[in-house]
Amino acid sequence: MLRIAHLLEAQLRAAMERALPEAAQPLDPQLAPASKPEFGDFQANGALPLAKPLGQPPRQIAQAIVVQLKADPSFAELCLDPVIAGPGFINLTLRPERLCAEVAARLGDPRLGVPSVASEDAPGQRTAPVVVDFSSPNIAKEMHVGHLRSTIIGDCLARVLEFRGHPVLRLNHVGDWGTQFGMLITHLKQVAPEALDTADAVDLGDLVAFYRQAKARFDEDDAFQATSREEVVKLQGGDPLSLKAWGLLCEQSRREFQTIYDQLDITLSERGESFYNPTLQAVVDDLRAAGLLVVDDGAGCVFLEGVRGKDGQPLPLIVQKRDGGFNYATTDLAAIRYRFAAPPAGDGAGRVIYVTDAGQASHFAAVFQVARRAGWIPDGASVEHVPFGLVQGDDGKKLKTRSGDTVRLRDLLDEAVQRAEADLRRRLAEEGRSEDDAFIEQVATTVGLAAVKYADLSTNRITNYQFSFDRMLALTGNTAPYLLYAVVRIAGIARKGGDQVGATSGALQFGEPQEWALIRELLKLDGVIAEVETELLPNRLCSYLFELSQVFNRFYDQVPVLKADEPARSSRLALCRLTTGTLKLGLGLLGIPTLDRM
RNA sequence: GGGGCUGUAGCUCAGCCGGAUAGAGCGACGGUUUCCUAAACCGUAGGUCGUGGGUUCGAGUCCCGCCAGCCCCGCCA
Repeated sequence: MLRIAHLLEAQLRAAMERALPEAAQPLDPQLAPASKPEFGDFQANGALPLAKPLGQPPRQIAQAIVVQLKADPSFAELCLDPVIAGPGFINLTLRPERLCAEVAARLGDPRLGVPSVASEDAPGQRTAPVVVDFSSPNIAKEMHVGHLRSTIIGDCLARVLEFRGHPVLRLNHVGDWGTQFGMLITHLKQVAPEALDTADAVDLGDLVAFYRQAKARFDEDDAFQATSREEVVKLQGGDPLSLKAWGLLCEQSRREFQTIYDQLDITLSERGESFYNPTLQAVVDDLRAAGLLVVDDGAGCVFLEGVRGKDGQPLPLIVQKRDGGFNYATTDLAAIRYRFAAPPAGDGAGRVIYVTDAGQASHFAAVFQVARRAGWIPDGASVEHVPFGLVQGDDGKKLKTRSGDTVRLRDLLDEAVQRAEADLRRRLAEEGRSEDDAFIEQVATTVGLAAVKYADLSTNRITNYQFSFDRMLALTGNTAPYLLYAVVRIAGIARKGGDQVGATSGALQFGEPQEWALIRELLKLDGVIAEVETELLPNRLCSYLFELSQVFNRFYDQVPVLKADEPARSSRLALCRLTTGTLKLGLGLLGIPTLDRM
């Protein structure tokens, strides 16, 4: 429907120019989707703001525009007669045959009418890659609920961008470098030296415990702190023993992370902080050469523009610590520099997206500002922080286990699947159905993981997100099970209707309002995807899929498909096919696979 | 102290470039099954959009003040 909207907008603008030659340019028709179904498909609000400058009543202006519109034969081909409503809105309704033609076109299009950038503006020309930086757990720690949102949201955004045809670099900026390793290695040397030269000498759970101990010592023991800092310097300087220990720890964590990514069907390229180590000094040197670096109290700083502290002094971004070491700001700057730099010395990215919690907003704002002033962000390129809120429990506080620990991601996912299985078994017993264990496991896994992903993606990411197994696994409402069930219903029709569902029928013919409602919903897909691509808000896609499921369920409930006579039967089957295609595509972009039965 | 985010129905949340009478879902209440999976559908009730100003033909949306909650603010990420 985007293509039609663009056509209409051009027609409207031309009509306005003809109707109102005395009006100031440029004229904006203010074309928008109709706010209610009874208003048609689109509304143009452009007459309203012209009332005052032109000194005419807005309805009169609208009338003049409508006269010109109706004189345009290409408009008349597209729409029924426009209707002026309210204070001066122009309501537009597409001709049914145009809607049918759109449906027919999509039935034969594997992309369902969503264009790919590869075929859009510059055919043949390679578009610059988009970097999506997400997940980013820390080595020697387990993935916990804090990584959930970044991982799920980042994967979804990457999928949408990939589907739109962008080359996407899914980068896992793991915490595999820096002070924490100094602490951990120093501590292990004293309490479990075998962990530093033997693979898997201690398991990850122990490593996590050691990490906690190391952190505690670091915070209160000055001598330990000093040794740890020396250890970091040795590591960053390439000391073989330190490097070996570091490699073992990383490998062990990596395998642990991978089981979670496999479970969630998430692809990531690991490129941790350590990758940028060789370029950190150059980053600082470049900043110095650019005249941005100021040594203050022994630390290398870049003072920020527009950010002031208590006493009105500019706040610094510290890029080199007093002891000569580098910190996360240095690494983040090195990453930006590399990602935008031309290949082979960089990624040549045109857009870089950071999916991290909202608490890091000021950090990224500072880093982006410094990178910009250093000239590392090319003209036309964009760097965006995609923030998200905290995961909270039912009590509205940060999600914790009953004993007050952070929730491990694997435990959380397992519990979702277990609850889905228990619910399924209960339902099967109630309905007297019997299914084998393989089916039950398959359904429970799909439903459980889908519920976790969908619950996260379906709320606006900026606000905090209240985690609730009961709500996300509910069979009704805006949940994954509700959407999956719509797909299952269509699969049921396909089973009963044989290969009819797959066949493209002849002329499509529709008459029922439920059919038209479904068609209008189906045709919104391309616009929704375009919106997610620019706004980076997966919940827009979720809302769309939920509304589509609702409209479909109404259709399913009120309009017979298999029992209908031709040509209604074939036309309705075609709608079912397009609906299931749209739902599967949309859910797929959320990282959610579908089922034929549940 | 400075900065950021949030505040919309009992609960969880949408609300796009400022547009028509502010929307869903859950929960509550009432209905629907000879029929493609009722994990569904239909209906009713429920609102001072935190608050006070301002801009505008028009404000949940933009600007300013205030209140509340959360988060960040020199060598952790």
